[in-house]
Amino acid sequence: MSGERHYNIPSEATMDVIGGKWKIIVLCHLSYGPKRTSEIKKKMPDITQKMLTQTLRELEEDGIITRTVFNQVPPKVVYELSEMGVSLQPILDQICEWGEMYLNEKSKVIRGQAKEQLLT
Amino acid sequence: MSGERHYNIPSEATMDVIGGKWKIIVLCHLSYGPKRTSEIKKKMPDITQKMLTQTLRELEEDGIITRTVFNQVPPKVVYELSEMGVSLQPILDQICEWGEMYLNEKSKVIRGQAKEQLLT
DNA sequence: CCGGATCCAAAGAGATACTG
DNA sequence: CAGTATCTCTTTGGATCCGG
Repeated sequence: MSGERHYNIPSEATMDVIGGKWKIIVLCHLSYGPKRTSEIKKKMPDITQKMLTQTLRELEEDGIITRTVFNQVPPKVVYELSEMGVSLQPILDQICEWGEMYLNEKSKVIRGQAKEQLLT
Repeated sequence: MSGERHYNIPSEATMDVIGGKWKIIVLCHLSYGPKRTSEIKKKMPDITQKMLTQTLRELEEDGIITRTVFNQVPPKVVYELSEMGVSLQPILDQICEWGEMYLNEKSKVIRGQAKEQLLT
C-alpha cells in the first residue's frame, strides 16, 4: 500500500485495503475473536492455503490484523484484528446482517415460485 | 445467482452480490442518485467500459440496481439503486467514512515520518 | 504434523479497435 | 453513447515441496 495512488472517492481507499476475493470473509471470521491459521481454514473450506496465507499477509501489511508466532512444535500462529481492524467491525457486522436478510428474501421468492407452480 | 451455492457464513452471500473489484465503488456512486453510463464512467476513470458494463449487468441480475433504456439517438441508459440496493446504503456510507478515516490516519503517519527525518 | 513457499495452469481484468 | 470482440497481462487456483 505504499503505491501512493490517487483515489476518486474515499471508498476506493477502503476497497484497496479490504477488497479482493477473500479479505472481508477472513475479517468477518476474525471479528468473532483471534484464530490460528488452521481454524480460519476450517471456517473457509473453499480457500486454498496459498490464498489464505497471501490474504493474511496483505491484511497484516496494511495494519488491519496482527500475526503472533508461538515458537513450538507443531508451530502455532494466531491472527487477530488490530485496532484499525476493530474499527471495521461495524462494516463487518452489517455485511453479515445484510447477507442474512438477502438469503431470507431469496428463499421467500423461491417459495413464492413453488406456490405459483402448484397453482398452474 | 441461480447456482444455489452453500454459504459458510451469511457474509459470503453479501460478498457474492457486492464482491468483485468494482461493484462496491459503482454502488457508492449510485448511492448519490441515478446516473447514466457515461456519468459513472466519468466518476471512475480507471474502469474500462467492458468491466463497467459487466459490473452493471451483474448488479442488475442480482436485483441491486435497475436499468432504464431511453430509445433515442444517441442512446441513453440510466442506472439506479433498486429497493434492495437502497438497503445497502448504510454499508456504502460506512465504507466511505472508513476510507476518509483511513486516509487521515495514513497522512498522519507520513507527516510523523517526515518529522522524524527532520530530527535526524 | 502445521504453516508456509514454489511452480504451473486457469480464470479474471486491462487495452484497444469496432458496431448499432 | 452504450456496448461488443479480441488479445494480452495480472490474479487466483491446485499440486507439490520445505522447515521446524
